[in-house]
Amino acid sequence: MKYWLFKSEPFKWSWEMQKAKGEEGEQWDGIRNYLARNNMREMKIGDRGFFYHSNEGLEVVGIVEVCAESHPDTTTDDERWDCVDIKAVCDMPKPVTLKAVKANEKLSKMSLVTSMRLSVQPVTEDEWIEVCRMGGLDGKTLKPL
DNA sequence: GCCAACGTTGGC
DNA sequence: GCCAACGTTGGC
Repeated sequence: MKYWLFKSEPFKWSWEMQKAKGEEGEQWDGIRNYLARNNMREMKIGDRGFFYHSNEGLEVVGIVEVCAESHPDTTTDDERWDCVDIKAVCDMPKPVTLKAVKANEKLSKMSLVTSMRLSVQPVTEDEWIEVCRMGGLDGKTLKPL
């Protein structure tokens, strides 16, 4: 299983809106960046990701799961752009702020720090476990600590 | 609201 | 295929 991070501006698409979609999930559309798209093309059903609020909040607020692999983005006729569907899995008991991530030596190589503007990022297993721990979750079972 | 970082576009 | 101009993102 691989791990990812999805960024969204809460006033465009918030964690609350994502959760309201429930099991059905929602396509992660609107991505117009090749690197981000390529990351999505690598995703498999069951991969997990962080849901991060940018601009407002600046924190990881929840855990999502990929529920449909890469397919054409229905919001554009441009065939270059694909996207996956994701569904909400659970809240982060304690949201993990960008500040906290930056302050953590173990996360100094995380894309969130090094590639700040990339909207869909890969996360290593070590980073996944560490961020979950900071947020009060067991990264393997996703049960509260 | 500002501005730095960085991705994309388009002329050559 | 290079690179300057431009647009967008996102932290502050």
